[in-house]
Formats: sequence, C-alpha cells, structure tokens
Amino acid sequence: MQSERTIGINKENPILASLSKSAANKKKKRDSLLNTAFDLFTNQGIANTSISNIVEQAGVAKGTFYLYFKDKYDLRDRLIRYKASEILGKAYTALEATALTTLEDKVLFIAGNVISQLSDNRLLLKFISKNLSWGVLKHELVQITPGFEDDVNFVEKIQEAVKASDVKYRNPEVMLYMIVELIGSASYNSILNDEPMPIEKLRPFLMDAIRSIMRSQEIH
Amino acid sequence: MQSERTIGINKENPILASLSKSAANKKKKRDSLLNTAFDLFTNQGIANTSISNIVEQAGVAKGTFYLYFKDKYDLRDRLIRYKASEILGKAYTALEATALTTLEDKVLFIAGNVISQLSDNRLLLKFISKNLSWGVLKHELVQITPGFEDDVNFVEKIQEAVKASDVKYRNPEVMLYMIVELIGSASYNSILNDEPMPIEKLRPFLMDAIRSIMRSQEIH
Amino acid sequence: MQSERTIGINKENPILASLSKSAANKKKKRDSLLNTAFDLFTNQGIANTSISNIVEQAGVAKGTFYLYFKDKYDLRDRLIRYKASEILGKAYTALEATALTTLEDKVLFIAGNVISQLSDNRLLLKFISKNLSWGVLKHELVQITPGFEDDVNFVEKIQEAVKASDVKYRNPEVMLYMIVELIGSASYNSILNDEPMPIEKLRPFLMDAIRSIMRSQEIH
Amino acid sequence: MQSERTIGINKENPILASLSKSAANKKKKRDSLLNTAFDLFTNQGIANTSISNIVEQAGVAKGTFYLYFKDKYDLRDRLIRYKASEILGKAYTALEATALTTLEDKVLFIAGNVISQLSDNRLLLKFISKNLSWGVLKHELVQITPGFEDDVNFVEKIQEAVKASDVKYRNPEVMLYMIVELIGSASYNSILNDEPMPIEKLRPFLMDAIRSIMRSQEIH
DNA sequence: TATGAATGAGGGTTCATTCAT
DNA sequence: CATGAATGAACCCTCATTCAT
Repeated sequence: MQSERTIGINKENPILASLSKSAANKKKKRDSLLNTAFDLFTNQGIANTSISNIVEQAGVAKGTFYLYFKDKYDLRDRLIRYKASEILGKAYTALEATALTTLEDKVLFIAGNVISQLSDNRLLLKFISKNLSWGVLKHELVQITPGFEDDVNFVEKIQEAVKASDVKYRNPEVMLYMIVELIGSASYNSILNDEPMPIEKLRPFLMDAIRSIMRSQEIH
Repeated sequence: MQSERTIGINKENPILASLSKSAANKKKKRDSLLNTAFDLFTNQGIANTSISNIVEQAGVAKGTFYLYFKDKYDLRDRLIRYKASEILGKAYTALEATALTTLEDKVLFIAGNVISQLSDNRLLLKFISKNLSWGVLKHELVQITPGFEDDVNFVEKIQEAVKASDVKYRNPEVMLYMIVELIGSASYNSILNDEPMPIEKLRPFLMDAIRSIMRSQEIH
Repeated sequence: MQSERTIGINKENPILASLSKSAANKKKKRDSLLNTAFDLFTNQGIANTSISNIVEQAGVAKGTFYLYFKDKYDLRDRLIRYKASEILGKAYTALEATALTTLEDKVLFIAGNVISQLSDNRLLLKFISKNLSWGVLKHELVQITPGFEDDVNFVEKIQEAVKASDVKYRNPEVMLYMIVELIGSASYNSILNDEPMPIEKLRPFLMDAIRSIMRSQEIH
Repeated sequence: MQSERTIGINKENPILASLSKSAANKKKKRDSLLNTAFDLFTNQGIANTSISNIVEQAGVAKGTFYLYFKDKYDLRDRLIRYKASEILGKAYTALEATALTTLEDKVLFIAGNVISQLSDNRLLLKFISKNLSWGVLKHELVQITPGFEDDVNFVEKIQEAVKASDVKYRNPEVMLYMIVELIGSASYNSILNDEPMPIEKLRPFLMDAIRSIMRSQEIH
C-alpha cells in the first residue's frame, strides 16, 4: 500500500529528473512533510499531531516546516483536496476501462468504486471524513505539488459526460451534489461503525437510492 | 433567539421550585456552564474555546467545571445530543398539529421542518454540523438535565409511525438513515455556503430526492 | 490480614462500649479515615493519595477530615508511629513466649522477628520505609487513638532488659540505635529489591553483624 | 562552599573551550538548571520546589526545562547520583594521599571521611538523605554532564582493593553493603537531630561497629 | 535554504481548604 | 459535629513560532 502513503511523487518521474538538484531536494523535503503528515494525521488524528511530531518523523528541522506551509491546517487542507481528487481520479480511470454508456450506469459505477475505495481504506475515510463534499470536488481539486497541474480534471470530465448523455436531467449539478453528499455521509457511519449496517449490506440500498434520485430528475 | 441559547432551564418551572436551595444553586452553575459553552462553541468554534474561556464567561471558578463535566468534549457531546433532540422534538410537535396521514407526507414534513430550523439558525447548524447522524438520533438522544428525562422519545414515535403506516417499506431503518444523512449533509453546504445553491432553491430538489428514495423502497 | 488494616480499634472492646454513642460515632469516622489512608498510602503511595481519595473511600465528607487531622502529613506521621510501635510490640510479645535469658539472645530474637514481619509485609515496609528510626521508637511511640495510651511501652521494657542484663555494655543506647538503623536500612533494599541479595540470604550476615556490634560494646 | 553548588562545570576546562559557541551556551543553560535546582531542593525541599521556581531562578524559560529533563524527578535523580559519586570520589582521593595498607584501615578511613563530608554539609545530607545506598553506589554512579564520563569509577577501585587485600572476607559485597547502610542511616539522625547524640560523639561508636563487622567476616 | 535551541503564553487538571447549610 | 459544593491558586506540560546561526 505504498502508493497510499506516497503523495504525488514518483522518484523515477522524468519531469522530476529534469529539475535542478536543489529544486529536487526542496521537493523532497516538502514531500517528506506531506507524506509524514498524512501518516500521522490518519493514524493518530490531526488534533494529536503536532508540528514537532511531523518534522521529527520527516527528518527535517522545525523551521523548515514554515518554509512550505502556513500551519498545520494549511497542510491538512492540501492533503484533503489531494486525496479526494485521487479517489475520484482512480474511479474515473476504472470507468474508462468499462464499456458503460448511459450516464446512470456511469454514475453508479463511480459511486460503487468510491465506496469500495473508502471501505478498503478506513484511515483515509476517517481523514477526509465527511469532507468529500461537492464544493471541494468542484472548486478545490488541485495537484498538491506545484508544477504538476497538467493532470486531467476529473470533475470536468464528468460534466462532459453529463452533457453527452442522451437522457437529460433537470439540474445535473444539484443531482450530483446530492449523490456525493449521500455517499460521503451515509458511507461514513456504515464503514466506520457498521451503523446502521455494514457497508456491503448497505451498498444495494445506496445504489437504489442513487438510481431513484437520478430517475426522479429525468426530463422526458 | 434567547431560547436557543438557554438550555433546559425554566426559572418558573415548578419542578425546579421544589428543589432545595442548594440543589437549585448547583443546577444554576451547571446550566450557566452549558449555556456559556454553547455560546462560545457556536461563535468561535470548539477548538478555539478553552475551559478557561467558558468558566470565565460563565462566572464560575475553574475547578467548578470539573464538578460537572469530564472535559470540554464531554460537555460538547452532551450539547450536541441535546440540541439534536431538541430540533427533532420541535419538528415532531409541529407534525402533531397537522392532519397528515401517510408516512411519506409525515417524513417530508419533518424533513422540511428540520431544514427550516437549521437554516434559521446557522450557528446551531455549524455546531451540530454533520453530527445529526442516525446513530446519534437513535441511540443517544438524552435530556441534558437530570430530572427531566421523562420527555417523549421522538425517535420512538417515528418508529411507531412507520409501523402504523399502510404502505410498507423494504427496510425502513435504512431508508430513514439515508434520508437523515442526506438532509444533514446536503443542507450543510447549502445553508452555510449557498453551495451549490441557496437552501430555498435546493429544498424542492431535496424533497424530490427524499420522496424518490421512499418510493423506491416501497413494497407492493 | 485484617489486623493489618484495622488500626487500634476493636469493636468488642469494652472500653469503647462504655463510650457514649456520639463519641463512638466520632471514633468510627476517625478510624475509618486512618484505615482508609493506610490502605491508600501503602497501595498507591502518599504523594499519589489526595485527601479527596481518602474521604471518598472512607465514606465521610471532605470537611470532616479537617476535624481530625491537620493535613495529609499529620495523618501520615501518626500512622508511621503507630505502625512502628505495633511491629516492635509484636516482636516483644513473641519474645515473652520464649525462655531466652541473655540480652544478646533477646536482641537477636527481636531483630529477627522484626525482619520477618517486614518481609512478610512489603507494603508496610515501603510505607514506614526507613522511618523505623531509634528516634521514632524512643520518643514518639504513641497510641494512635486517644484514650488507649495505657498500653505497655515496649521501648521501656527493652531498657529494663538492658539494665537487668548480666553482661554490661559501654553505651547500650547507642548500641541499640546502631542496630535499629542497620536493620531498618539494610532490610529495605534487600526485601524490596533483593539487593544485594534476598533477605533470607542476607539474614545470617545481619545477625552476625548485630552480634559483633554487641560484643564489641561489652564491658568486661 | 561554592564548589558544592556548582556541578561539574569548569569554565577553564579545555574540553569546554573546544565546544562550539551554541553547544557551550546549551551547556550553560543545563548547568544553570542543575545548580539552581540543587540550591532549591536543599533549601526548601523537593516537594516544595516547582519547576516554575527552578526556571525562574535559573533565568530560563519554562519550556527550556523540558529540553533537558523529563521532569522534576529526572533532575533530582541525576543530582543524587552525581552528588553521591562526588562524595565517594573525594573520600577516595583523600585515601590515596595516605599510606594506609590494610583494607580495614582503608574502609575506616573512607567511612570517616564520608561522615565528615556529610556533617560539614547538612543540606547535602538532607538531600541525598538515605539515598546513599549500596545499590546507587554500585550501579548508578554517573557523571552528570555528558562528555565527562572518563572519571575514575570509585566503586571499582574499592572492589580492587578488596581483591588485593591480604585478609580475606566471607562476603565482601554484603559486608560493604551493611557498612554503607549503617553509615548512611546512623549518620542521618545524628547529624541532623543530634539523636541519639551529636555525630562527633557517635563517630567512635560507629567506627567500632564497622571494625567489628569487618572482623566478624574475616576468613582465617 | 535550512537549522534547532529557545521561548513563554496558554492549555488542562488537581486539590487543599473554606464555609454556608 | 458533619457536610460537600465551591473555590482559585498552583501545578505540570505542550507547542506554535521565532531567529541567530
């Protein structure tokens, strides 16, 4: 699960190789702080993680932290956005490998994929908690490391799929908003506390709910 | 909106009048702490509120705090449960004044009423945030002040209404869970940030979504 | 080991029976505090025992504590004196059941008996620690409960035995002082930490040392 | 008696001179804390000395304390070990200036020298109290300041002297243990309270006792 | 850029003591 | 005598932030 802990950094990346040595070193420190912070945040909670903890485990000096982040919460927010975008990206990539055609099928596929990812990684779920909101997804999806912003924008892709859909919806934006909120919120208790039931038992109900929300929004 | 900030204390309450002088005084201190804490929590956030802040504004000594609460989070949890129960109680009371008969109508009424309450009181919404979960509603609704536990249990009442309904549902528990999560989560951004739109514009969509979720769960 | 925990109180004691009811009640509270404090002091240490702990477990109100003791250390000192006197008293009683005649034999018997008592009750040893000093024994042996001071004074008895001894010593007082200090101090580490060896292996060396000290003080 | 209060720091020390400026500064803070703490501990007792007291008088910030010591007791333990080692070291150094040959003479000399040091410095005696135990002497003698660990190990030297002695003893370890305990314990009351007599009057009795203990352990 | 020793305000918590009942 | 709610000073300890190197 190394990929879970290494954020947006690939040591064989040719782009990175082309950076000057000092810039690479700089990036290394930054990434070390990000990865370490994610580790600590997920394993012991944000409130229980001090900047001292982070720099110590990351192997950099305390003052260095302030060269890259305003404070602990600045770092946290960047992580949340990055991780949320990562989840959706993975789901979208998986979608592209399918032959699904209708928007309803696509949305259900992505929803299911996201739920699977979250239930496979409870620490991640706990961390991004209920922050997987539409607002975050829509406006704040950013590449965490400057210089790598050229990745695909998954939300844009989804919006394109909406436009391309044969079936039209009253307000696709709102529809997706409600679906995202429902998934994020309802999954949370189910995955973490098995309340009101384990996620695998809840899953078909959620799928039904999503489908019925979409159908109620169809324009004929 | 003073009533929003004064928790379970009614100086004309005959029960209270029958308490001994010292017991009444004790209650006064406790209530002062609760009310002050709610004020501070909602206005400046829990993380930014210290016990020192609370006792200072409440006009009691620091040690007194620990006579009544284990720590800041103990106090917070009691407040959340109490406030959540209060909201649902108000909605249920309003429901009783109507002539609605079907479960669908009743649920929609309560949902709408809760949304109205939350949008009328953004601070309260921020405080109970996304904590208006089914788990909290189902298991932890408590009267915050000892001696007043005899109030109606609203969740129980709702469950009775489910049983009494002519229309039957596949899994009413899950259905209500999803509805509560959807309302709590979707209202949050809409009310606080007008995202993706102001709550009054979002409201009909939410109602539709709730209705469609319920209909998809009907057993014929 | 009830007797270890009940200090100088015998509920069938006729003296006590003759006390007025309120006086008995008063004594009960006092004894409860003493017994509870000894329990807590030995089991969790004096520093970790608060007056709150004591009164709570003793079942009396906080203010009541101050009716009987100045503070925690006042209580502790009374306990130490009482317990030290109790140990010596037991040893002396056991001595009386023997037919030993010489002072050397008697002192060695008492020393051995005290060591046995201490090693049988490590908590007690820890509590009176190295406080089993001659000063305490000589000047401060008191009955812990007022009204029971008429018990035998064991130190006096020992001094009588010294006088009655055929063999005379240069300075019996100093000799006994050194013996008491040696026993108290040397036993401590041996019993609690097996350092430099377990008490049962150390015991013969100690007996030899005591005997040699006594012999070196003989006057011929 | 300044040397009693200044711990292991010699401003003319060439080793120190070779340290970097910041390292020297660091050491200065640490030593300031140690010296101040010893002052306060001896003059007003450990229990009555708070970390606030120490840092205030030492002229450093509160947080600085925790850069060097875990807590008050960590500091205390380091001081006790250091001071105990210092006393024995002085006694041993004095011994080397004599022409004494037998082990008995050497032990008696060291005992006398230690007693003199303790009676010259009652505060020090009170501080290390009865902690001058064989266990401490044997296992925990440490140099308090890092970088100065190369001093002679006095206990080792004594053990060598035992081996080199013509006269052999049954169990030299136990013999020395008992002697140390006797000196530490018997001196305490005598020096601090003149009980059972002032130390100078007690001294010959103690010497006799030590000699007799040693003789009783001789192997012929 | 990078460091890490130093800071000191402020946190939570405890607890001996008081005093009105 | 007995109570126990209330006190508030004092405690230990953390930690974000700074700044000379």
